[in-house]
Amino acid sequence: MKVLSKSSEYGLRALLYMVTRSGEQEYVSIREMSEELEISFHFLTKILQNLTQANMLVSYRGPSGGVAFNTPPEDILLVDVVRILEGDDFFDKCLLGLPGCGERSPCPMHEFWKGIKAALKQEFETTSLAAMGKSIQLKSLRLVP
Amino acid sequence: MKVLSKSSEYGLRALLYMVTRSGEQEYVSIREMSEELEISFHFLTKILQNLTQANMLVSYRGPSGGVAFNTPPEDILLVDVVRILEGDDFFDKCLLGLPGCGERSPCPMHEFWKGIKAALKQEFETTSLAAMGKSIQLKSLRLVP
DNA sequence: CAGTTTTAAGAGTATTTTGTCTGCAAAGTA
DNA sequence: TACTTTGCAGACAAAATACTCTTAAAACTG
Ligand code: SF4
Ligand code: SF4
Repeated sequence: MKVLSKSSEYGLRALLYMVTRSGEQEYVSIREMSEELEISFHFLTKILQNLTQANMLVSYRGPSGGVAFNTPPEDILLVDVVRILEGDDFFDKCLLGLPGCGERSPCPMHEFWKGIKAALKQEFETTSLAAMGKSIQLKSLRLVP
Repeated sequence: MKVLSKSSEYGLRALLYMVTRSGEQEYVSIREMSEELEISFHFLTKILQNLTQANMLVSYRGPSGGVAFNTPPEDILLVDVVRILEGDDFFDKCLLGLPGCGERSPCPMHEFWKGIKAALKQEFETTSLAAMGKSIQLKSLRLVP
């Protein structure tokens, strides 16, 4: 049951890492994140480049460079992240993989699957990175293997 | 958001097809299914072989051969199918892909994700192939693109 | 300016998933 | 028995995903 691609998993973990350490609004080094989170540096770089090109992050080169949030993490919802990294149709997928699905001639799973998708979407649309970051700090939840 | 692999999608569609046409307990030809459901014949063959080796189906060769249910579809739950085709740890996967997850040191998503997983598991554990097949016949739901 | 640090960009590789092909074995038909 | 129909098995190939490497460009340091 793979819901998120590795890109999304890594991207989310990196963003949450940024939230927890952004007392200052400094740029966070990609190298540092890749080491702390045990993610391949080059792969993480590419993922964060996607987020930068989508204007979720801004980047800065040279010593003490890195990436930073373009908008405050209070305003970034999980759905925004997965929409960028997984595509706009992330929540439109079907359990049985039938194309052109819909209410008119739904497959047997439809009623149940609709509910699950709605719950997932609802959660992603109402949870901000900042809220998750706060949860991390409060309960000392983990982000690293 | 890919929950099921193609193998599971195809396997489930084939099994549901078998349910809907098993007024008689005849063997259903794999070739026929692959054509009706528009699934690659060889690929579907391999998937059904997995189900046969797991004793969910029995097969018979030669003219008018094919596959049939080993136990009545009333007794086959969706969870049985995905456990065979996706592995036993299907419902143990984690949203952020962190290994060794658990209640003791959960990641930020844990509380929410636990609920979604439970709902999905619950549904898969209580829905039989026969029940879904009945739903297909009653509401003339579709199984084919 | 020369040299270092860091992200950007894109080509290249590895692994997994998905799908194809070929030959064989079992069962039926004549 | 010879021949056809079907599933079985495993090698093979294509596509998608995941990851790596190299070169460049921007920013800083002295
Ligand atoms: S009817 Fe529902 S479950 Fe079936 S393919 Fe469409 S969206 Fe998916
Ligand atoms: S704590 Fe929960 S969400 Fe996090 S890795 Fe473990 S099971 Fe997954």
